[in-house]
Amino acid sequence: MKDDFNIVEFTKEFSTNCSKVQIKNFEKGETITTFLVNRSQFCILLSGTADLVKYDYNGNKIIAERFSQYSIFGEIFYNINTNNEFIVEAKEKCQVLLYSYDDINEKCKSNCKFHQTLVKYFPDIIISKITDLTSRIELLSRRTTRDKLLGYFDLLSKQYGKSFTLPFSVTELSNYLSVDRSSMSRELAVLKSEKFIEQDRRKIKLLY
Amino acid sequence: MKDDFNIVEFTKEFSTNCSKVQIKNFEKGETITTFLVNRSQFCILLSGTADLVKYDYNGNKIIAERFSQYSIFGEIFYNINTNNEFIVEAKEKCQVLLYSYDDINEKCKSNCKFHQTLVKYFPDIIISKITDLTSRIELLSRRTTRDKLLGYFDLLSKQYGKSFTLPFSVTELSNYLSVDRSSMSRELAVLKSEKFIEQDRRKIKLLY
DNA sequence: ATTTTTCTGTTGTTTTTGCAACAATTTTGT
DNA sequence: ACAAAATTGTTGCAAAAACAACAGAAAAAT
Repeated sequence: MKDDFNIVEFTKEFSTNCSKVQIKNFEKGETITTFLVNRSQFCILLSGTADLVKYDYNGNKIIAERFSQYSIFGEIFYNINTNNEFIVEAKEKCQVLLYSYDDINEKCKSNCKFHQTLVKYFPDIIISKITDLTSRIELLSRRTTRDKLLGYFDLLSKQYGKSFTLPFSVTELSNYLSVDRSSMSRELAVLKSEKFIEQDRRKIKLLY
Repeated sequence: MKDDFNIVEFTKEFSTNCSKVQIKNFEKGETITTFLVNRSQFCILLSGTADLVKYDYNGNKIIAERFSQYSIFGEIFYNINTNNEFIVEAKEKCQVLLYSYDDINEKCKSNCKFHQTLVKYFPDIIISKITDLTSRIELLSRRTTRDKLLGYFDLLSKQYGKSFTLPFSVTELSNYLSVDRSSMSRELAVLKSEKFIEQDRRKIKLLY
């Protein structure tokens, strides 16, 4: 997201009384929304963390995306079909802005502040989402568990340096990387034995 | 992309004389652009087909994205780092609009038609790109080659029905699904022997 | 038209991953 | 504070995928 993106200005416009916009709170574990039918709704996560999850035929949980502050999500971004139910789960207390639209381009009649602000920041927000998605594709396209792990650690180290705490539990990380938990745990053990990393649960230290 | 998106109107505005916009032609096999440094350029494929490719540490080719008419691409959508060079390759004769910007939001001084049109259609174009990317994530998150193949065939069958020709060669498809070619070929043989599909090179028929 | 190159399908072998089960530890809930 | 539930690390075994090599077919180049 560009530096000149003004989060404060953006969020203070949410105190709109536009009828198509509502702000809701969710507790940890609650379902924020599902992508199953097209409800013409798109959402902005104002605070908290949430995962977009689905389950495959074998019952494996897949974390398709992880949302943090100012992430956007909604059915509009997914090709929905009956075989694929996606669920957005709150991982912690979340505040969510829900925007129901008839036409994403259409301003509401009152031309309220929210819509003006949305239009203004839409490009930045959405480009940020795309870079997230393309990074995720790059990660998932790696063939081995080892490469996925190291690729993910690389992303985190750009932000936090050589030592960091995973934003996922080990189990969740395996769902995010789409690999078996015990296999991933085994690969982590190999990386440790080869002195590539130090790891204790969520604490990671890169030794290269 | 929404029905009311008017491709004709959009493209006829390209005959702009805006200095920041140029249209170039590429022959099959040529490199359209690379993502290595941030050149503040974004591109629209006006005709043809192109792939965004990279090579992993083991020399495996990965097709990260496939672009067709009106796909957009550029460094702005990627977290570029020195380990990851992406190349956009023309798969056939391509016409490409290249737009160099200082600020994606800033209209050029002359407020030319191109920028007006871009601003107008930006939301639709970009939402379309996001649904492509999320579909791709769903595909790559599948754990087995079989599930990836069937998932990809599903996407194609929505568009073309039970019989279709792959937009990829078999080799390219394996790069797109990030699996070994011979393993994929073996899995295709299994699917054939189980009467799930008929296949001869690019020709696929789903029997379910 | 002929040669060269690329693509395709196949198969044996090795490596990696998934699956299942278990004990130990940590977290959560009451 | 205690009990229950979830997470973690580990391992043996089975299944799947990667790797490698090869021959025949198709496509591209000359």
